[in-house]
Parts: sequence; C-alpha cells; structure tokens
Amino acid sequence: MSFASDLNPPQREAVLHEGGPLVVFAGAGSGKTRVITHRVADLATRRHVPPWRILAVTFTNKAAGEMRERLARLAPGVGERAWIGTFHAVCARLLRMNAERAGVSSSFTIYDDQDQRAMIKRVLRDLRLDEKQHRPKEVAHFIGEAKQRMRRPEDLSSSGYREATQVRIFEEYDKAMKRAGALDFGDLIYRLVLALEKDEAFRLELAGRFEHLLVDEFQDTNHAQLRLVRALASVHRNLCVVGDDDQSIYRWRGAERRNILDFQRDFEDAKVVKLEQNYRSTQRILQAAYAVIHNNVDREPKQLWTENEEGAPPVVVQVRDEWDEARVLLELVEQSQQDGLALDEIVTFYRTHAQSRVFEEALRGAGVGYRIVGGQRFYDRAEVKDLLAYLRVIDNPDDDISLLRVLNVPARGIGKTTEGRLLEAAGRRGISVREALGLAGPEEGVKGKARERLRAFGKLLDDLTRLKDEGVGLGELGEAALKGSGYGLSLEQQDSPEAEARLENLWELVGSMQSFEQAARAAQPDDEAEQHQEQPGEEPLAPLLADASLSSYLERVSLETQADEAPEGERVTLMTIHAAKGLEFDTVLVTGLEEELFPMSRPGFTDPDDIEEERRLAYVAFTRARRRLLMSHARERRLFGRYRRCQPSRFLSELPAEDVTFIGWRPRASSARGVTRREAAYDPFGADSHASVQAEAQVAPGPPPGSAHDEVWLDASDGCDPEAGPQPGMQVRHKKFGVGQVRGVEPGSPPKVRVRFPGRGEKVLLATYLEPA
DNA sequence: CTTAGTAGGATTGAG
DNA sequence: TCCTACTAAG
Repeated sequence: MSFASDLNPPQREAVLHEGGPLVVFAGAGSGKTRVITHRVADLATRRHVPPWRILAVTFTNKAAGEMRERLARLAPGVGERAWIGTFHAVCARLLRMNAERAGVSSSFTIYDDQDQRAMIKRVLRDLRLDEKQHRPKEVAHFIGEAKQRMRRPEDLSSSGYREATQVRIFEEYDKAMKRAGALDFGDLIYRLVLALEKDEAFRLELAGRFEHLLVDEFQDTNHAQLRLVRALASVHRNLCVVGDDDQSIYRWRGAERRNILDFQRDFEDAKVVKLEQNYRSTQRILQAAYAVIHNNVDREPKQLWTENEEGAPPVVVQVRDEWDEARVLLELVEQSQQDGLALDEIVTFYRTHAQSRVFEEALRGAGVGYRIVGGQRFYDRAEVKDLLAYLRVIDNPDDDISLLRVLNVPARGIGKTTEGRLLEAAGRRGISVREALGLAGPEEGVKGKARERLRAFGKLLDDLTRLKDEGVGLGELGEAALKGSGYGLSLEQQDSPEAEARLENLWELVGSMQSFEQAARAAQPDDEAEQHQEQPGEEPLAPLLADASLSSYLERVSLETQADEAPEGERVTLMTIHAAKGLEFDTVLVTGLEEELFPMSRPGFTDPDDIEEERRLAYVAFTRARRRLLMSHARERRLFGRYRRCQPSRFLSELPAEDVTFIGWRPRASSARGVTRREAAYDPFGADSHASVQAEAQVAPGPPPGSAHDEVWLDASDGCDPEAGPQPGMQVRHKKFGVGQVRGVEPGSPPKVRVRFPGRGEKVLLATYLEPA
C-alpha cells in the first residue's frame, strides 16, 4: 500500500524520506498536516514500524486530535497506538511512567498559571517578602523563563539583591511544589529533560523506544523543547520536524524561530524539503501576503505559489472609527448573504481582544449570529475550577493549593484567621493541609467552632475519597462533590441569574466527566488486534490514551484549553489573529491595521524584531483567506477610554498597490521596495481620499528605469540562487506589469520565462538577474 | 464573613 | 473605559 500517490513531489519526498534528520518548511496551506499523517501511516504500514514506537508531537490538543482523526482514515489502528500528543501531554505521561527516575511524585497534580501564582504568594508569605516588591506575576515569569531555558536555580547568576531574591524564591517555590506533589506547565518539560540529560541509561532507554519522532509547528518550540527533542531522538536519529518560520508568532512566549532556521546546523546531515505549493488561496491573496512578509530580513527564503485562480484584488478600506469599522463587517455580511455564502465562512480578525466588543455589539444589534473564539475559557471559570479543586484534593491529598481554594467555598465559616492557623499547624508538623484538618488543635489556637468546621470539612473530603476508592463512576463522583460540598445548594439559594449560569456550568462539567468516562472506555484499543511483531522481552508502550480514572480525567482537563466548540450553525467568527493559526475561511476581514495597534508598538519605539513578528502575524492573517481578503484601518480609535488619531499600518503600504483596491485612502506611491520601502512615508489622509477609489497601477515597484519592456527582474533578496536561475513559483517584477509569478522556464541566456501577471494574463519575457541595490 | 468601593492595569495566550 | 484584585466598612 502506498500513501504517496496523491501527493505532490516535495510532499512525497518528505513522506518517504527514509531516516535521519529531516526539516520540512511547510508554507501556509501547503498540506503540512497531510505530510505528517501520511508519513506516520507510511511508517506504520509499509515500513512496519510498530505504532507505539512512533512519537508525533504537537502544540495543541486540537492538532493532536486532528492528526489522530485523519490517521484513523488512512491507517486504522495506528492512531490509537502511536504516541500522538502535545509536548505537555507526552511529557506528563513519560514523567508519570518514570516518576522515580525523574524525581517527581507519580501522582503529581498539574498546576495552571493561577495555581502557580497562588503558590508563589504562599512562598512569598513564608519568606516574609513583600508582594509589592516581588510581584507574583514577575516572579512567575522569572521562574517560567528559567525553566524554558533549562536553567536550574544554581545555574542562575545571583548578583544583586533583586536577582538573588528571585533565585531564592525559585528554590523555595520548587520545594513547596514538591511537597504539594505538584508540577507547573514548565516543569513537565524541564523535569523530564533534566532527568534525561543527567541519567544516561534513562535517556538511552527512552530514546531507544521511539524509533521515529515527528514534531509539528517546530518554529514554536522553545529551548527546553528543543533539548527534549534532541534527547528523545538521540538513539535512532529519525527526527522529522515540520514548520514555517514565517508563521512564528509566539516569540513572547518563548518560541525560538532559530530552532527551525538552524536545524541544519544542529543536525548536520539534515535533509531539507520545502512545501511551496499552496492549495488554499487565490493568487492575489498570496501575492499580497508575500509582498508583506518579504520585507522581513531574517527568514528562510521561500515563496508560495498556487494553481488556484487569480481571484479578486484584496480590498483596503479606511473608516472613521471602530464603529464605522463594525459597519464594514455588517455590510460584508449582508452582501455575502445575498451571494449565498455561509456565515461561518466569514471571519473577523483583530489584534487585541478589546477590539471585539464593538463588533459584538454591532452584530447583536443587527441580529447576526456570531461566535467568539478564545476569550474566557470554560475551565478557567471560577466555579469550574472550584469543583475541579475538590476533585483534585480527592485525587492528591497533598495538593494544598486546591484544598485552600475550596476551604471556604461555599462559605462554611472558615475565615482568614482559621486558615492561617491551619497553615501554621501543617507547617509545624511538616504535614499536608489535608492531614492538618483533623489534627489542628488548641496549640495552634484552633478550638471550638473553628475546630469543628475543619473536622467536618476533613470528613467531607474523606467521604468523597472513599467514594472514589469504591470505584464509582466519574459522573457520579462529580455529582457527589457538587452536592456533598454544599456548592450546588449554595448556588441554588442565591437565586440570581449569574448563580444559575454557574450551576449550569457545573452540571455541564459533571456531564463532561460522564462522557469522558464513556469515551475512555470505548477508546482503549483491544490488544487482540495487535498486528505488529514486538521485539522479544520488550513491552510495548501503553497507548497515550486516557483510561477512565479520576487521575486521567484531571490530567486531561489540566492539559486541555478551550473545548474547541463546534462551529454550530450560521455564525460569523470573531477572533484574534493568534487564535487563527491553522484555520481557513472563504472571506477574511483583518481589522485595526494601524500603527501602534498592528503592528503593535510603543509610541516612538520600535524594535525591529518586534516589527518582524508583527509582520509574520499579518502574514498569518492574510493567508487564512481562501477567496476574499479585506483589510480595514480607522482614522481614530478609542483606546483606554480616549479617542486617538491613528496612522495607517506600514503593512498597508507594503501591499502590491497595483493589485489592491483601496477605498477612501491609498498609500503614498513609493518607488522603493524592500528595506527602503518599509520606511516609506505614510499618508493617512492622502490627496485622493474620496470613497471608492479604484487602485490604478501607477507606480509598480520594480526594476530600475533603465530596464527594457521585455525583461523581468528576478529578486535576489527572495533568496533565489543566481546560478540556479528562475524557477517556477518565483516572484518577478516588470517595469509596467508589476509583480508576477513564474509559471514556466525555457533555458537560455538569458532564460525566457512565462510569467503570470494578475489581471494581465501570461507573458513570455526575458529573465534578468539584478543585484539588489 | 460578606459586600461595596476603589486603586491600578491594560497585547497576543498553548498546555 | 472597563475589568480585576485587594481593602475597608456592614
């Protein structure tokens, strides 16, 4: 069986690549997921690699789920057995399996950012440090960054009071986490890498198990993740990484674009494959996207091309303010409905969440359905976290942070004072808070009613724990926690719409526990069907699928973000651009293209690296569009309560002016391109700022005035090799026709090329190579 | 212990 | 302007 038949040549090359390091630069819409899934399918079937020896790592649960789903269709049985999961899920599982060697508790609880902050505050209090001086937020950042960079406390310089104190907090925090049997997200990777790098035998054993390693979105990996990948691939060296440096938009979160750019330096014999054919967008959309991203200096040279139709020119609209901008969306919706386009094919992107409100209000006012992706996440809601905290304490009695969270939720008369005394009792005896519930006595000042209440709370937890040990179903356990804790009753009694909504959320959570249990039971692969031979004496790794236990459920919940709600029905989508990666829509409206907002920058200060990341963000936004791309910018906009004048985004003047429709404004014509063009002047209220100005190709950015009519200009900064000459897909410029794409090449000197110019069809011209000025 | 009142802050956000 | 997080009064 072959999985390579319906692939294009570079895709096939990546899928069939035999072994050794491989880096695939996969442009937007070039069939990246396809390559990974086909490669896994090919490994498991044609090359008979046992699925459990294949490790495929992604960043989001959604991506992992999609991969498994697509695999199910390609090669049944493989997806369930292969190790497919997020970095965090894979590490969590490996840590639990090897808890002793990694020096962590095998029943650790995973703390999210909020829990982590609570723990830091507690440490701060223990160390008698002032929260104003050492802000928990900053400390969390310090610790997180250290772990991302694989720096232990002892590796950090502690010159100066501030740093020395931070390191000290870091140490104490880690100790406190250990006592609580808890790991934060950073720990999941950091602890495993520490163990792998320290314990040679452990590394050889684990790396020996994974014959093939695949990593998706490699441009988003941080340093710790790179070290992990290096360690896990160190035995077989069959490492395939896939990504796109142009779509790296998480630098602020630790993503190191260099990981993919320097892959060949890291792995000297690495093979490089570039997927440049785009199957998603029209030519004009790709052209616009390229014109912008091309201004980035530091990127792997590549250019998307497509066999899709030329399409309509992208549209740029200037509006008065954000309300006017919302009107653009309404008009777009109205027009699309007339054209019979489904509402869920329209998306509005913005740079910050704050921009969504106006769109929401406008859509609600017009009676148009919408959904917002991102924003408040289900598992982040206070009531959901409360109920989960109960379950976590049941699962892990050492989890003090979760216990303290619900100590007085619902209110049961245990206040600050009692809590303080309880903590002291636990600290003095060196026991967990849970244990201290029953033991705290008069010596800590806990007596009378307070003592009663603590004991009663302890009994509640014990009862729930017993229930769990008796093996009742997850749904039943959730219900018992909801009712037994009195939380349900307390919400009912509040009798407010908010409380009602909260109660509803909690029942939804209980429902999710039930369905998790059912799904987990159904998903366990039956070992009867095991079709692969295993090496004698070696256990196959258990599949990375959850069982129906409470621990599994909690782990899944901790590692899951917004339940990717199905796009139910006819609704316009609103989201930040960051949330848009990997998605596609027929029609895309990118809003707020104004200096300081997008690109986001502080007034008067622009870090070139920041601007390049913003430009990648614009690139991601544009390449989401299949057929129609619209952009808007406002002349003024309310920010933090006051109206401010806005300058059009520099990205707008980087667009190919001859192939864009400008309404209400057009960027000042600029003969420069590339680096110089980036600095081109902005003309917010240009000479021709009347409505509906159809763009004319006044000045095509292009070759110097001297070039002839039958010549096109190849761009060296595209990264094309002068020796190699023109290649199909490459972008060229013509004095009069503007930017076009090479469709065919006829060798010669100079070579002749067939070039497609949007709106002007194909021409055969001479290819001239010019050094960039 | 709850509730109201206010000071401060404000990109982007996976797991 | 709006939201979160903490403080002071009920």
